Amino acid sequence: MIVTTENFDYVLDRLSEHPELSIDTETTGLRPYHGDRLFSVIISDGEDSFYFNFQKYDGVGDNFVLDGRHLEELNTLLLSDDKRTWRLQNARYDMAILRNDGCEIEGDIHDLKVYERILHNDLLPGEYSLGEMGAKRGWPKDDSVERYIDDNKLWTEIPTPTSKTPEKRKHYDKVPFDIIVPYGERDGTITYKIGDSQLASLNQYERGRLKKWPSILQVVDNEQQLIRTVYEMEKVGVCIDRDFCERAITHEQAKRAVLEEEFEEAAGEPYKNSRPLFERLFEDERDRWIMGKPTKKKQEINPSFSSENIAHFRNPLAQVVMDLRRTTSSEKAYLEFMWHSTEEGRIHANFDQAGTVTGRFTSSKPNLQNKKKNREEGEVSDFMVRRAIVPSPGFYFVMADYDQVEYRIMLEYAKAKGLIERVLGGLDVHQATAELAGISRFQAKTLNFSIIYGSGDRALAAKLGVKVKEARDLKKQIFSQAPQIEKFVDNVKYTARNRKFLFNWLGRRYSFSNPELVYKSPNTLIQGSASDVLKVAMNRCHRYLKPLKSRMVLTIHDELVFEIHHSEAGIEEDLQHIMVGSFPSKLLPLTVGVDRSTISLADKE
DNA sequence: GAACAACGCACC
DNA sequence: AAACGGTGCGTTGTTC
Repeated sequence: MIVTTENFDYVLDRLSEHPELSIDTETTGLRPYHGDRLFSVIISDGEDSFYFNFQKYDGVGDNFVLDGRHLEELNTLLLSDDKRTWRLQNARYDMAILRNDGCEIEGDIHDLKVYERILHNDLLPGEYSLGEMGAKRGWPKDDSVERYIDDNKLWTEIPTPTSKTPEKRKHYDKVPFDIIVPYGERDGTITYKIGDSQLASLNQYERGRLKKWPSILQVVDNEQQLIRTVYEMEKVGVCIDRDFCERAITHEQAKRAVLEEEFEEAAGEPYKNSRPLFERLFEDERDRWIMGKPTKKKQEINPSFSSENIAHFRNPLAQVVMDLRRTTSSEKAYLEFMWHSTEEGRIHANFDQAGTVTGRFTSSKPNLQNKKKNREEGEVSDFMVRRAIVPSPGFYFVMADYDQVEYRIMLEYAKAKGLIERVLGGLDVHQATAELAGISRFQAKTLNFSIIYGSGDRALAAKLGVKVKEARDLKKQIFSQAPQIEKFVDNVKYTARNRKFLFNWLGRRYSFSNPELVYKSPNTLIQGSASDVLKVAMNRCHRYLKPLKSRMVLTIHDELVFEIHHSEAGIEEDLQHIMVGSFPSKLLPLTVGVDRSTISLADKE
C-alpha cells in the first residue's frame, strides 16, 4: 500500500512491531557516491508492502508525497531496534543511498545475495539477482519498469573515457507513479519471502548436519558482520592523486601516438587489436604460431596472439603490438581512476563479498584488485598505476599480506610433516619443496601452483618447458618425498566426487554435482579456505580499528591495505597479529608480511 | 543493432 | 585419460 501523510504514523507504528522487515529503495541512478538519491523507500513485513514516496508526480495528490520530516521519522524506525533483522538485496548499495539522506540502519543485515551464496553456492553469476532468486522459487520476474524504461527511452547514453561503448543511465525516477509503485511493492514482498525461504534452507542444513561437519552458521555469522565491515571500507574509499593521473595519461598517450604511427607505417593500415589483422600480418611465420584450445561453441582452434606467444616472432611489429597493448592498458587504468573518482578525489569501488564461488571478493567500478604492480626490475617507468592511489592526508599506508597463504593452508590440511618442518625452519614453501625433492626452486614453484590449480601434466609440462613425461616424473618425485600432499589431493577429489560437496575449515559449503568439475575441488577448497581466513581477519581488524582513526581501505585476496593515522603509528603490529590469529592452525601457523608506504601528498608539502 | 562469444591482460 | 583455479573489463567479430 502507498503510505500517505495521513496514514504515515499508523504505518510506522505497525512496522515497529515486527522483528523482521525487508527494505528497498528506488533511486535516481545506480551511483550512490556520485550524487544519486532515493525517491522512495519500500518496507515489507511479510503481509504488506509499504511504499514511502518522496517525489512529486504530475497528477498525484500532495498527500502521496512525503517530505524530509517523514524521512527523519522513518529513520527512527531504521535505528530503533538493534535486534531487528533487515532483509535487503545488495544491502551496501541501499545503505549508501540511505546515508545520502541521513539514514542509517541498525540491527542485523540479511543480504539475500550473501545468503544465497552461502546456501546454494552453485548458481551461475547472473542468478543471484532478486528477479532470478524469486523466479527460482516460483515468483515470476516483474520487468514492467525495465520495459517501460526501454519502450519510452528513459535513459541517457553517457560517453566514458575508457570505453567505446557509452554508459546507459536509466532514469527510474521518470517512471510513472502507477507503474513504479506496484513494482516496488512487489519487489519488497519478494525480498521478504526470499528471506523466509533462505532461513528455512538454513534450518534444514543445520538439522541434517552431522556432528563432524563444520557448521555453516559460522559462515553466516562472519558474512553478516562483513557486510558492515565492507560498508565502512567502501565509505572511506581511497584517495586518488588526480594530478599524477593526468600527467600519466599525457605520457601514455604520447607513447601510444608514436607506436601507432610506427605500426601503420610498417603494416600499411591502422592498428587494431584484431585476430584477422594479426593473421595477415604474421602470415609468413605461421611456424611460430601457438595454437589455442578448441572454443566452446564451435570446435575451432585459433592461433593465440597473446604477448607471451608473439614475443618469439621474428617480425619486429610483434614488439610494437606488445608495447601498444601495454600502453593502452595503462592509459585506461588512469582514465578509469579519473572517471570513477569523486569531486573530493576519492574512489569508492564496489567490493562484492558474494561475487565468487570460492568465497573471494570481486571488485568493480573500478576493479582495484587487478592494478599493475610493476615488480620486475627494468620495468620501472616514470608512471606506475598503483602510485595513483595515495594515502589520505594524515595517514600512511600499511599493506599486510599473508605469505603464500594457499600453499601453507594446503600443508596444514595435508599434515605434510617433512615440508612443514622445513617451512618452520625458515624456508619459504617453494624452497622447501625444492630441497625436499631435490629440484630447482623454479620447478618447485611451478609444480606447487599446478597442484593448487589442479592442472594436468600437459599444462605443467608447457609451463616448465619440458616434455609431458618429464613433468610427470617430476611430480612423482615430489609426491614420493611428500606423500601426504598426493593423499590430500586424492582425498579431496574422492569426497567431492562421491559425497558431492565439501566444507572448508570455517564451514563454507562447495557443491560438486558435476563430476567433470571435480578436478577443481582441491583448488576450490584451498582458495576458499584462504578467502575465509581473510574475511575473518577483516572483521576482527575492523572491530579493533573501531575506536581509532586508522581504517581498512582495500582487500586483495591475501592482502589488506590500511590507512594508519600518524597519531596511531605502530598499530600495524596489532593488525598483523590479528591476521595471523584468524586461521586456527595446529601445525603450521600463517605468517603476515607488513609493508609501510609513502606518506600522503598533502603531508609532503 | 543488440547480444553473445572469444580473446587478451591485469591481479591473487 | 585428462582437465591450470578465481576474478573484471576492454575490443573485435559473429550471430540473432
